[in-house]
Amino acid sequence: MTNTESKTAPRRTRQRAAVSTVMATLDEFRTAQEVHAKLRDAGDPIGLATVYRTLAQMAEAGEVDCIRTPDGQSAYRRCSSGHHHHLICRYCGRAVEITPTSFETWANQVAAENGFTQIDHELELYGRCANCALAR
Amino acid sequence: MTNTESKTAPRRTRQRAAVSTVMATLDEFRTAQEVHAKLRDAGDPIGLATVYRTLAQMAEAGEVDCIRTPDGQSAYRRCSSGHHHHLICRYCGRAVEITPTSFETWANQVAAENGFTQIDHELELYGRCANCALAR
DNA sequence: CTGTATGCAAACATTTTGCATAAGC
DNA sequence: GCTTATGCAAAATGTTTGCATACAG
Repeated sequence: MTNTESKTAPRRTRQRAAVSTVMATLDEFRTAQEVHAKLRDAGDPIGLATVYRTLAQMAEAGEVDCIRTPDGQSAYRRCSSGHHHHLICRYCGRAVEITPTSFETWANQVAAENGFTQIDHELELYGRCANCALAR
Repeated sequence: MTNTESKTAPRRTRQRAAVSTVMATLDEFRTAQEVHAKLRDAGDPIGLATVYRTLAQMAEAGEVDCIRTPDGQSAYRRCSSGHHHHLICRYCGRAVEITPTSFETWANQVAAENGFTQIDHELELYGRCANCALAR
């Protein structure tokens, strides 16, 4: 109360820890449903809604990345570090993490030219990966 | 049975023409729902399902590109268009149109490094415009 | 006339939300 | 004990599908 800006750290619960652990061990993007199934299989009872809520919060907190699979599901993967973007294959959905170096520079320059500050951006690249190029 | 590979051209219907026309005039990605609303507003009665079906077919035929929006909707845009991007003020919503020149180069280079072809991108810049910087 | 495209509504799949209960702090 | 997190199920979304009808070829 009183303070609109106060942010309390999420409570340490078994479920949250479980999701964190699973995400920490995964290198690939996984949907909320897959994470949920994995936890259930591991004998870790958890509600689907809780997985959704937890993953959304982790994404908000920048602990995991969130993309959309070609068939419209949300997929999450732990963040390697800092701010980055993805190069996504529109055929198989494979995503490559890319580090925007020159891009950040370009963005800031364009912003400055237009008198903008506090720049943030949303960027995704879509294309056809080498594998899918062969398949066709 | 005849030919498994035979593909009949879709019939010329008012609805299909309408969707085609709308897509031809748009430079930005639009969701099926937006396209549907736009047609309805233009006094062109069409069913939502038809819009979905038509856009899916157009995407299949390579007439439009399909991506997923961050909130999970399918968005379509006609292929290869001289599109542009926006620099959007998150306070007042003012949008400045920007032309990605060096950015395109950068994107293509990154893509090539990762073995990707047929590159397309989704980019929006958000910030605080000069006006809103003063106001605060 | 024959068969495909449409419209509507119901079916679907995924994600979100309301509310009572359990648990952290 | 006061509050937040959880679980369940219902609701909300966005999309697809079944089927009768309209219409292009």
